[in-house]
Amino acid sequence: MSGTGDTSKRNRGPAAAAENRRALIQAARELFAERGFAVPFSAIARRAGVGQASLYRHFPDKVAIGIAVFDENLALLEGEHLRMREFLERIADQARASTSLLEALVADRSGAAAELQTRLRAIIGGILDRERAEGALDARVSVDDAVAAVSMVAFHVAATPDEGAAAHAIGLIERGLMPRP
Amino acid sequence: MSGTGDTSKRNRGPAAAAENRRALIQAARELFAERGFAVPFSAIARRAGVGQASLYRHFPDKVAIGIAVFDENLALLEGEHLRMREFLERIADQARASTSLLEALVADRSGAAAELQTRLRAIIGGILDRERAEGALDARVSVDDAVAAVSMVAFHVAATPDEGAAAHAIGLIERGLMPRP
Amino acid sequence: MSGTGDTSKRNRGPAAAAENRRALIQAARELFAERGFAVPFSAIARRAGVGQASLYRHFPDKVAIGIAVFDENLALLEGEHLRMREFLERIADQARASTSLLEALVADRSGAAAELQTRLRAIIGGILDRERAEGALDARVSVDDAVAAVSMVAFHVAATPDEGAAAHAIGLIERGLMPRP
Amino acid sequence: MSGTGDTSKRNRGPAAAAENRRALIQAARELFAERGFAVPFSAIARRAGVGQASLYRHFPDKVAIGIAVFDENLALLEGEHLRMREFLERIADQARASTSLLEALVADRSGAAAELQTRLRAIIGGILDRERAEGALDARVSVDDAVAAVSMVAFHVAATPDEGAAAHAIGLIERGLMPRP
DNA sequence: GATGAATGAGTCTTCATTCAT
DNA sequence: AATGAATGAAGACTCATTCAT
Repeated sequence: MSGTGDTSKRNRGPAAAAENRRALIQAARELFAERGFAVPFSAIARRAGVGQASLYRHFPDKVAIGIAVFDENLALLEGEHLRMREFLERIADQARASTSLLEALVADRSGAAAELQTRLRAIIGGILDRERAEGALDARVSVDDAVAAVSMVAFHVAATPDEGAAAHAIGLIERGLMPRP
Repeated sequence: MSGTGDTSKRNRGPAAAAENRRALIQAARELFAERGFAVPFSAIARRAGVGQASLYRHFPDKVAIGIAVFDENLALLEGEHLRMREFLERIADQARASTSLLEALVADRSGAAAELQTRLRAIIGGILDRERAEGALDARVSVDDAVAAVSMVAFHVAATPDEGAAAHAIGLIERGLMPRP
Repeated sequence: MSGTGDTSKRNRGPAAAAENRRALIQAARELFAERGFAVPFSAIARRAGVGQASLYRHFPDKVAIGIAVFDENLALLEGEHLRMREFLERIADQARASTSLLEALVADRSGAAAELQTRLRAIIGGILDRERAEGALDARVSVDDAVAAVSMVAFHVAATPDEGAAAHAIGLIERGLMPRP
Repeated sequence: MSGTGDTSKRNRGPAAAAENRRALIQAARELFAERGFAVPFSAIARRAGVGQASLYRHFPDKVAIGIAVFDENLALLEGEHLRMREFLERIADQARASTSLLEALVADRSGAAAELQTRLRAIIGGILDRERAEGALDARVSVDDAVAAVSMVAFHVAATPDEGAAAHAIGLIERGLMPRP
């Protein structure tokens, strides 16, 4: 104890705050992907190279940081004007990469997830508007339909290791099971 | 005290084995429904009124007993000759009732789940045959499609507390999103 | 791991239960005396040479084990037919030896302490009866008075390191502050 | 933003020191009363609206600030010329209001408490002188007796939730248990 | 001199798993 | 073959204390 040289993590003061937050989210993203949502919360602090208590200061629990990661994902989608199909593919990619975020969303009881749902809905609404204008979607498809479709694809892909699961599911969503009259 | 008659849970010989097994599965079904797949494994033994070690004798871990519960569910479906729509509704009911079984399936690494998949596939195959004969399904719908549909509905319902989620999802699966030509 | 010789604490089976309980109470008695009621709960298990979880099985928390120690103390007093003065001296001895038990009693919210109070009251009642028969106590002294006196002596002694605190306090209780008419 | 005027808690120079000290003591008083002596030290800073480090500058630890609160209490008693009975009642009131101060006194190892004891002793000495002059106290009652009486009443009241505990204990102290000859 | 975030050691608590009976 | 207590290794969470700004 009372060592001399001291290796790395001396208190860098409040300046580290923003940086720590970023490091924590990044660590969480990696760990959720590698080991699932069940990783010890403390592992995130360790991976981020941040003190246990700082983790708690920034995020009260695993769900909170899961939502933060998801939030970043969503931000990536918000800028772009994707088509429905592309959007579903992106969602599927994200779901495959971090299955556990969906668990975080489902587990959330804080209302933070609700805000994300709203943003997701807004993105989807925009897409629908554009597609409808082109007649690329059945006119009867509502935003609720599309949101449900996104959820179905995401959870299915997250649960199915199979490579082609996404394409398969997306195709199905587009076509439906009933015969064309 | 240490007489012969004995009260209740003293060693009742092999006869108890089958009975214990049933009690354990029932307890697991209840606890998964009530408290999710994260219930302590030991809680299942307690609820079943059975010793810890007996639980381990019958099931090596939580995934194993989860699969056993799912197996029972599947057996309930095998006898009946359901239509696709009814089948999806039944699956949705089961998913809503015990979300955690899906977690068990996803978590399984023992291959036990694979056998269940096969049986599920067989059931679905039978349904498809019957429906196709009547022209009630698009001829291009494969068994893989239908299996994917089942998965999508199940996971979506499990993740969505909303009451109408099942009906919505099933309707969507039937119609698809694309416009009818 | 999977060591050979193995040092000491192999699982000795349920036979160890009673023995463990006794060891835990003894360890608690020592540690409360040495380090106060604030000792880590886990230290008790360590000192007793008992697994963490066994401690929790026997006693849900520190208060519970504190009460168990106090219970033993009380049992020591129940057998004997002491005079009030001797009784107060014994109480003072116990309070000095394990100040923290009083903290446990005060902290208790489980009702277990209430039962101890009742027993304490019974002991005190018996003493009063005997002393009154001899005219050694003011006839107007009620059981409530005597219980309060015991409490006052105990807490005062527990809080006062001074050697003669007990004798002083007991004398005061006997005489009162007011002048004899 | 980083202008001159500044909003509220920016460095206000040494003037703030005294003010901070007062706010800290007040916060400590409240928190000890509300949550006991076990409140996190840092909670005091938070409640006072003061930085952690300022708390440490003023008081090295919880005991120190506890003693400061007690010191204020004592000052309230020093001005007045109370009778013994009134004094005991005031002490009982204070003990009931902030049980934890007694814990602080007991826990003190810094000698600060000793100074308070001295002051307390002086107050009590004054009271005794006045009462003795009137013959209201047994002539044999020493200052030590009275100090012990105060301690007994205070600790008993602090430990006993019961409403009438103080009156009961004070009465007992005045009368004693022994029969009047 | 004040601020408030960072640190990491220390506790509490629970759980999967084993074992004597 | 069943029972239920024992074990100890994790993991969650909090707190006293330090430090850059």
